[in-house]
Amino acid sequence: MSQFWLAKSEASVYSIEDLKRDKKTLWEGVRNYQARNFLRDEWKVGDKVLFYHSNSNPTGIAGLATVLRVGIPDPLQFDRRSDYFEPRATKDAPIWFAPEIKFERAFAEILTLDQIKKMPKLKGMQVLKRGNRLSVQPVAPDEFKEILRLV
DNA sequence: GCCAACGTTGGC
DNA sequence: GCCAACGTTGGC
Repeated sequence: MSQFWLAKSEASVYSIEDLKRDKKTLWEGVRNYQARNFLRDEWKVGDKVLFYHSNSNPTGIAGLATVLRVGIPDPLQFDRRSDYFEPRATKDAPIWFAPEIKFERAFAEILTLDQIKKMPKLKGMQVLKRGNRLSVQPVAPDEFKEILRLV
């Protein structure tokens, strides 16, 4: 039974269109422990990932991806020149992880934050919670179903 | 650009 | 371990 997630990306940095072009990508650069724990411990091959555009116009859910591969250490933590370099990490004891996801679909129109707020069935979504900055969030099966119904 | 929320860092 | 200072996220 696959699980459902929402993952945020700034559209100007990496958008659903970029994923469409690349077909697949490593979900790298996550540097928050709570989000890391989801990526490392909870994401399973076959899980569905709602691709959320943050800091964009409009902001909202832009498409859908599937988890292809898990347990991959984020390569950027070993790259001295990267902003995401992690001096404490070693190959034997990586700290950050980057699952590989594959493009599934880009929604014809972004399901905007405003629209999400208006849907009674989506009221409980974490992404609506005030001050929530977590870039990887679990999504309930009912919420996922409702979102796919709307796009 | 502002600012609320909140995670991280580091002095003690 | 506490907590103030600081940095980052992200909606607006």
